[in-house]
Amino acid sequence: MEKAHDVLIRNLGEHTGLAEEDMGEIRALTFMLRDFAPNEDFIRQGDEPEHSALVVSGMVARYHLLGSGRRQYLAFHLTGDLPDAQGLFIDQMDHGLSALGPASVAFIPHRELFIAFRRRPTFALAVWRETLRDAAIFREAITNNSARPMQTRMAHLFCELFYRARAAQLVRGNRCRMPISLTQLGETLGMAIATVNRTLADLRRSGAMDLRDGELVVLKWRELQRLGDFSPTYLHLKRQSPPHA
Amino acid sequence: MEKAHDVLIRNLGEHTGLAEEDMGEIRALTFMLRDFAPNEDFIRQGDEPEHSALVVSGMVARYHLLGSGRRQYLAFHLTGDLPDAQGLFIDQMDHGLSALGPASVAFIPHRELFIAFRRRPTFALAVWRETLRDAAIFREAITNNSARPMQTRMAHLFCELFYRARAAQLVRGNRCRMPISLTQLGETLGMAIATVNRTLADLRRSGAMDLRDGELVVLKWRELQRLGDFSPTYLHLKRQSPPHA
DNA sequence: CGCCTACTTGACTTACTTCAAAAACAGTGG
DNA sequence: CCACTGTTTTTGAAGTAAGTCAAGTAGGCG
Repeated sequence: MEKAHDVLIRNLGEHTGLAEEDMGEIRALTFMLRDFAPNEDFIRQGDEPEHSALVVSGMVARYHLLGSGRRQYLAFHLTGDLPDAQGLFIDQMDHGLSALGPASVAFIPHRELFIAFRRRPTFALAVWRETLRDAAIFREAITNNSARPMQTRMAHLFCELFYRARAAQLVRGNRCRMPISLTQLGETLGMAIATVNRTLADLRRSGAMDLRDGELVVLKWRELQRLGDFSPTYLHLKRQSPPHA
Repeated sequence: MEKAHDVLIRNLGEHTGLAEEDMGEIRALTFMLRDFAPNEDFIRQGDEPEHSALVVSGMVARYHLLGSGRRQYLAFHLTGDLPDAQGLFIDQMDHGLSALGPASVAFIPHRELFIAFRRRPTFALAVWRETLRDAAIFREAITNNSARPMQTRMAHLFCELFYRARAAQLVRGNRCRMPISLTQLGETLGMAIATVNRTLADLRRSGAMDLRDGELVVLKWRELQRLGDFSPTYLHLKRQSPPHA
């Protein structure tokens, strides 16, 4: 299946200029495709994976499990993302990965990746950059969850996801798939589920966005961006035109 | 000055086996040493640095500045850390760096690093790993600030800093330098300064630790670790004996 | 000594959590 | 097609932890 390789090339190309040779190297990689049901775990805290995952379709989440049993979501990943690239160099997983909605994920043997890195250092640098962008997103999440009021916090999350979805060409018109429950939203943003619901209701009432049937609809991008104190520089993507009004 | 190069070798050696050739390559790098006063900024949000910083002594902080003017600290760095390694591949800084107490920092030209990477790929991998460990620390901070109650949150931060200080051989007996104000603690943990003070008072009263005169004293490590729900696996350091009782 | 900053403490307020129950919805099997 | 079950969402009411505000103390420095 050619498409799986291309989503990776598209995503890395978002921040790194890839030569034809790099793309060839990527296309030669072995991809083992697997489909997952909503909320199915596929890498657990403590695992020592031998493969890197690539999101081919759907959404994938990374999360911590706490002593108290609470779950904390750390990041969400879209088509083209390598949600556990760090597994290449960090032996033991300090967090787990699961599918959010239904998702299909390609697994690439570390061994093959190392060989490809040796042959095409630019490819290695692209993946390195990818892990650095990841870290920038984590930093923003620290700030979001620590320093912003609830409404801003939630708006910011939706801004980020919508913006990234657009870059991944997953936005049609003004909407994209977003199969996330209120509980999960709470475990992402650090708020109680009742607050999640009320805050979301406020955002809907503002007319800037809606979240319904597992779909995010952005009605007034500029307004949502304002509400979320969102500025996309930290995503370090090639400039793209802002999402309409 | 030989010492500056050695702290980097020591730190990278904490997670990556370096060959003599790697060390030689590191020792050949140009280090421009600069001293900073407490709270002095040395890289700002928006900068496009041409050098990588290495903490030679003292503590260095990374922070976001928000639209509201609020400051959010993201991470603290100790002797041997490369607090802006990501600047090698991400052009524009999405956060700033400042000295916490008095600190001395070595600046290494990106150009030289790239050349060294080319010559000794293991060195590049060591730095890559370093950025990945960084990301693991960010992830933990998301969880800490989002999912843990105030007291646990604060205890966890001190556990992490003490543990890392020990790895960096900055702990003498049961204490290490920690030149951080209550305001900064609040801007790290996402709490109001009054709460910081009261929470810290609770921790002192527990007898597990103290913070005084810019020094962290750990009196009962196991107890502090319990209070902070702290488990050091996410730091991905070589196993070290736990800090005494 | 006096000024400035950092820390401490108290009283008040409020935003968020918790608890509880109802309503909407999705899936299953008759 | 509809009843039955379980899950997710919605709403309300009550309690509380943490924020805000304000004042006072202590420490560091010219």
